[in-house]
Amino acid sequence: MAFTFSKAERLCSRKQIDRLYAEGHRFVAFPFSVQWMVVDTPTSPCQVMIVAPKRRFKHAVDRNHVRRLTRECYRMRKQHLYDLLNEHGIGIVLSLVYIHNEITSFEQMGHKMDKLMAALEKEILATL
RNA sequence: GGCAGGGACUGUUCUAUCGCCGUGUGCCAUAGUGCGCAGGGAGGAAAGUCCGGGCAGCGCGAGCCACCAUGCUUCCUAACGGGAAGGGGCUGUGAGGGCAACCGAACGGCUACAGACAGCGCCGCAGAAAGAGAUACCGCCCACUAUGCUGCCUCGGCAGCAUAAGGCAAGGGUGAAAACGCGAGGUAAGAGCUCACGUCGUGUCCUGGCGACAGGCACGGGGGCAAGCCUCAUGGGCUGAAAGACCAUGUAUACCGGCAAGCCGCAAGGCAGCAGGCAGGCUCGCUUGCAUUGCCGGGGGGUAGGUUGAUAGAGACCGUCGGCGACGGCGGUAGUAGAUUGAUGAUAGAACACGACAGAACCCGGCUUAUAGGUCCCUGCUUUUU
RNA sequence: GCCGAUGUAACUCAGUUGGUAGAGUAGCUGAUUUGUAAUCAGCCUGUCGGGGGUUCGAGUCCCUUCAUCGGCU
Repeated sequence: MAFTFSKAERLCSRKQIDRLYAEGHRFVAFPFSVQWMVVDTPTSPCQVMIVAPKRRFKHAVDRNHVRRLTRECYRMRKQHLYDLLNEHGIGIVLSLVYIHNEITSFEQMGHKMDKLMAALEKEILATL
């Protein structure tokens, strides 16, 4: 059981980001807009990027807060997704865009993240 | 004591667990985005990007025009449109002086405050007139010229009243502003027409002050607006770290460098043309180079990376000396965030005032704006006590 | 991070040298029509994004602030 969140688990390549937004599968699990796609040469089972739009949160402090909350929720719940991906021997890239206009609490976001993970795993299994 | 406003300082703390980014160090191992250990990790505004610099690139330097900015003085500063001290102006209370106009001690507040005697322009409506020593609506005056009436009367004049031409700008009226204000003289009535005082401006003048300026003396007659054009003085080249430098991978052709080819001369060199030429235009000087082709050499563009720029600085704190102060000199102390899709978080517990405004991205100095609570100071109002 | 532009009526926009803020669309009332649309006549709507300053007077000039939009790898 690893709760780490190292550089390899984050999506940094500009090229991959452009490809993800051009070709990735997209669905909404409120308060997030999720976009994901399967990649050939993964550095990690899943590379994720978290987005807090400037349009919805004017202050940098609020954007940082939303991003950190999201990251913590994802970090505590990612293991089940990793097991699934390793089982099928694939890797994905993933983008989480926060599309709510208000900041939610850590507890509420945890519930939302559970639902998001369930929906994501269901979609992955459906495409296989 | 309470309330409101303003200014200065401060800007939650501790423990555990799971994570993130650098630094040092040890182990495995000769590799790695590995595992340990130690220690560090957002602000007073990190913000707005409004100014000033450092730094880097663009062949260089000088000058003129254009453009932009600033604008009382002296000082501080690397520099500034910032700051300190001072001067002037406006203004509130207003001792007191003066017939009045007005001046004005003392205590406050505000102040982008060069030039309106270089020139141009504007001043709607209203008003006669908005800047030409112009003009006259109501009004004032009959001294001079003329006429009418009445009275006196030596029958030619005199006096009174009114009017025309004419004189005047005191008063009224308009307006934000009306051609200096006020008192006296003067006059037919009046007017800086004359005088005193006041106000404003000017001066190769005198005194004091580094200076802005103040106080005298002499002269003048004058509306306001320069955050309208403008004049004067001073300063400014432009572009910004997404600037720029380097490395590895890697290969078609752009690109760059060297050599050869205008004229004169044995040569040194000179002449002519073209181009680059502080990024708005022009001039001068210096400097570099030559269209095209051939040969030789280098390695650019594009793609995706890494290193650097890049964190020790006009720095902070303490003491002391100088200065009214901004600030400066000397001595000492501790030790410093550095990411690059972008690190400081989450959970649980404890304390209290129950945590405001708010998150570094090359670095500094200011300004402006936001700010809960706490401490101190100032101002106003109110209440209680003496 | 850097640079630039724009805020005026419910909407889209004008507003030269500072001098009573306008146009079109929309809305409302009336006329016309059996009724509606179209047409005609009339009416309504502004803290000129906010605050301060210059001026007798500011949408316009100056300072500051807020919001929105765009460009640069």
